[in-house]
Amino acid sequence: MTMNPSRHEARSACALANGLELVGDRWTLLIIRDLMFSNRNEFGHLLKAGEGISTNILTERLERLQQYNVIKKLPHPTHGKKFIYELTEQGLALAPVLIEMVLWSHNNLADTFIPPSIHQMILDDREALYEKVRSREPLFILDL
Amino acid sequence: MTMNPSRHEARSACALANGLELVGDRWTLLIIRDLMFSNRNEFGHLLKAGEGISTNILTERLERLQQYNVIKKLPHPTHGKKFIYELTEQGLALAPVLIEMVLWSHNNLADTFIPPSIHQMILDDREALYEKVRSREPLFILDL
DNA sequence: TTAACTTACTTGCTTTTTGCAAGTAAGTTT
DNA sequence: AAACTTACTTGCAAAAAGCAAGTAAGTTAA
Repeated sequence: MTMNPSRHEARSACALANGLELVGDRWTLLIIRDLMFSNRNEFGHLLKAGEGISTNILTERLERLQQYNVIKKLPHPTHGKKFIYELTEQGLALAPVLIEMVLWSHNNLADTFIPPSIHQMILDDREALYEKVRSREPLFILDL
Repeated sequence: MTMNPSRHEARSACALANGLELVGDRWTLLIIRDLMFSNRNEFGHLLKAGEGISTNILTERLERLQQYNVIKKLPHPTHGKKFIYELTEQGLALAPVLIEMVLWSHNNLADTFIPPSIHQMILDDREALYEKVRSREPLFILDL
């Protein structure tokens, strides 16, 4: 089921404009990156991802991503106070957007980095990468 | 030549994070959309694109896009007070990002619209679309 | 040739969003 | 049972966005 719970009344029906209602800020795609490509899937993991997001902003973004049905918030299996965040099918479908943006940045911006294993996979076998994403297999594992 | 004149010191070397320094707001990709897919290439055209951008915001975004070498600002051939904005090679290279975002929005958000001719071209012959973009041929012409 | 209009801004201000730091209730760990 | 952790909430300051009016320089119309 599609939806777009906008911050405010949509000003335009343009597909791009509507998409930017959701992802047109600095943090949203970074959260999706972590959920999609790594084993970061808890609030604390996302908080410590390295870019310095604030707790109130993370809370707000996670809430909006749920409202857009891009992620799901699940109880932690063994820890009563923690939650697990997981991309929905809709969320997983953002993979090509992230991959293209990552590639553009790598090719066009200075001082920028892609983990070599991911870069190699993007170049060699894009479909295999998408398959890993679809099966929710982290592309790289972090010591969390 | 690559560059990333950040709003502030980059917090992370992540390719995605660096890219979002440039496009992680609501207006930047909409400006690029107009320059890439339509014959809107003047300040006034971009101002009236339909989403309600303010003049100070448009001015600021155009300036940043030039600093990032994504667009060029050229004197108007016949009108001494107007300028023509044009995507650079780097700017044109954002086409796959826009196309993937447009597709995702179309498939996953309600009340959203892609011009049918563009949608058809995306589905039928993505490479032909990219070729038109590279040769700076507007995908649709507006009565400006 | 001059008045009126257009263009791409700039300015000053208000509103909104972001971000900081501290606090909180509920669960976990020691 | 005390101390700590977790995911927030809160109050406030700073930054960004946005509004509306103004501006200098070029164009158009009379």
